[in-house]
Amino acid sequence: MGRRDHSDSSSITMAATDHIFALIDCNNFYASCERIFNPGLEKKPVVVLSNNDGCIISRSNEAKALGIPMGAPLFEMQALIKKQEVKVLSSNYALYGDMSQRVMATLMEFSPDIEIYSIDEAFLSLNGFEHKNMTDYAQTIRATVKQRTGIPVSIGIGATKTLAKVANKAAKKNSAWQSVFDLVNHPYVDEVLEKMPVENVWGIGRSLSKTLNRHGVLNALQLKNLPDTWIRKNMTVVGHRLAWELRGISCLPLDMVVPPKKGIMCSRSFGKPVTALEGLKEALSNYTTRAAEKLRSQNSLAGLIMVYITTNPFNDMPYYSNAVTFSLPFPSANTAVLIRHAHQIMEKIYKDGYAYKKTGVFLSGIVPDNQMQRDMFVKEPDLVREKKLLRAVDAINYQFGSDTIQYASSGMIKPWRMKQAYRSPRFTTRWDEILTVKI
DNA sequence: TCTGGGGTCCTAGGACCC
DNA sequence: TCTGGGGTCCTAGGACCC
Repeated sequence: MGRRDHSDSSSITMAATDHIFALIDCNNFYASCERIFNPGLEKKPVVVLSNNDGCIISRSNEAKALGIPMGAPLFEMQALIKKQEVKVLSSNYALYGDMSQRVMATLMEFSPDIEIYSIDEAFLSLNGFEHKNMTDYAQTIRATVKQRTGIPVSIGIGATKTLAKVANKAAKKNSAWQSVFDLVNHPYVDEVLEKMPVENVWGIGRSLSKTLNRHGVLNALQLKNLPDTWIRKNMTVVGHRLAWELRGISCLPLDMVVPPKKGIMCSRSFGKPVTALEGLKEALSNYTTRAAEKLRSQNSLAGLIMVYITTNPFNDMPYYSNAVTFSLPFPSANTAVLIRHAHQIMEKIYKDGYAYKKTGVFLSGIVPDNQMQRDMFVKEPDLVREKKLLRAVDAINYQFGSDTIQYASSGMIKPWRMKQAYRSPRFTTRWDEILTVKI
């Protein structure tokens, strides 16, 4: 997300001048959001689960201290959770999305140049603020976010985005720094890099760290000092950029405008397996509706639609998965059209006799909805009317809650719906679930 | 018997991120 | 019993063209 699209992918574009980047990162974001509305969670181990209550995807510091790993399946942790009285919550994305917007709105007051990198992270450019004490300024940002939203953040400052990431990790690690670390005005950058394991560097994943370790590269400083030729050969242009960033040469600019998505995915695991074609089509209708909404919200049309189904890959039942892509006669953002094609694909890939765990739809071949390719051999629908209708439906669903108006093929009972046994109320986005205070 | 080479476009798959 | 979802970028290799 948020990466620059280099026209020549094998080249490295360097920044002309010195930069100051700050990376602001919400601490244990989902767990922190839950705490704000439920003070009973304060100082207690808290974990938030993935969709369908499958894995642990956010942990409070207390939960981390108990040794609960990121991404652990819930059932593997049940004994520990019970013994240590860990508080467990299903994920509540309506709440997290809304809290994220509040945090980002606050950050924007501290610099006009901001890149919202993910739901819980943003880069700020602090160019032009050189006259200020960076650490003090960052502490002010931190205090303001905390006061307005209740969310604790950590801030790392560096000459490149990658160094700001390094600084952010350092800020979290050493409590003496009070969640702020400035690597621009730090005399011993190399010492900090030397203490950072290479697998913790932004952009170094499992595979690359294995290769690097094999060549004796264990920390970020060693990576920084590798010969360019070796890096280019073994780590492609991505690794090359990364090493330069560690050397303080900015190659990853701040992306302030959000480019439209090139692909839109919507998929969910089922609460319980689905065997019948009708159930799969019903779930698929719902997911296609969501995907089409996302498509319209960025004023795009999709030219390709892919549908896939899969059984559970983890158990030893007979496994089956399949996916088929279909090229639409002309690009569309019309939910009804997309559902019709999605269903046709589903009928093709469905095989009787399997217990399906998941289905999903992926829309790609994205084009802006105002410069659609005209195909003179295909009869076009009345696009203006269609757009008006869809906008009206979107507006109603936005105001009164999604699925206020829904397609009949989406079903009413939805027995396949994902598990959310521990979900907190949508405090900030639903009037009927707003927080009440008893006096 | 001899059997080119270079360019572009597209796709699948891998790797990474949060 | 129980294992998330949604993105981006890069490269290699095949198809196709001249």
